[in-house]
Amino acid sequence: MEGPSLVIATEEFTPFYKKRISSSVVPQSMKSLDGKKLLKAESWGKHLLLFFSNQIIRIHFLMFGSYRINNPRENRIPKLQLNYKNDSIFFYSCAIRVISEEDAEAYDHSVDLMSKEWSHKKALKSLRNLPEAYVCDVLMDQEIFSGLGNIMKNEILFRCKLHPETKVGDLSSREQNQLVKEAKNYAHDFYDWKKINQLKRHWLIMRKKKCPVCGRTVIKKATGKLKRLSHFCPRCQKKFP
DNA sequence: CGTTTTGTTTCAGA
DNA sequence: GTCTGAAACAAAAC
Repeated sequence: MEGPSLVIATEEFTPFYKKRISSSVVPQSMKSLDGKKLLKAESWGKHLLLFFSNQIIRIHFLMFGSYRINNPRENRIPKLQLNYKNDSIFFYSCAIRVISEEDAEAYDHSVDLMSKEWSHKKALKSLRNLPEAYVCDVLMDQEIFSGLGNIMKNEILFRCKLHPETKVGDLSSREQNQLVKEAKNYAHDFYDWKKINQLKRHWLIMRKKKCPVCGRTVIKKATGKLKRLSHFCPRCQKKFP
């Protein structure tokens, strides 16, 4: 689950703020939530923070995690379940960790693509310090572009007409600038499309057979140090230099 | 129906 | 110290 989806999650939880949790199922690392309340939900990149009246937890959905409201998955045991008077929230296959208030306050929201504190300048500065890194790797760096995942990576590189294995140092300052700009733009487009359930239909290169611009066969290759799969057009996203 | 994949942490070994 | 690869986790979509 990528950053924008977590922002949507926090929005879906706001109706439950300050309501009494009648019963709960929690992992062993957590205190019981019976009779407690969710005070607020926040996100930082791919981290979902839930502030309860007796503890703060961090949820990471990894690749396969999910949550449901009033619609449990059949034959699946939730890691976390919150039962309200008339509603229930379920969390599946996610990593849950209890964190301290200091931990929660230590998040730097200026690197979170979805935050209003997002700093274009700071990201640009980080890029300039990594001239030897591949663009496909820096985009996935959660300390620079927190919330950015593999789908966003591929779509952003296509928009910027960049080959995934281009080195950051080989980009002009205009190209570096555009990369940072599109990272933020795409995150917000992702959010808008996901909200109306039209994310996939807006993919231009991700899991496509042909390039929508020139019709060439899309290349699928595990790229960079991270070896995550990249989808790219060999003509429109030519290797540089 | 077998493979792939919206991801990260941990640990052994180089 | 620092890097790399593999394992572990886990399940829907293709």
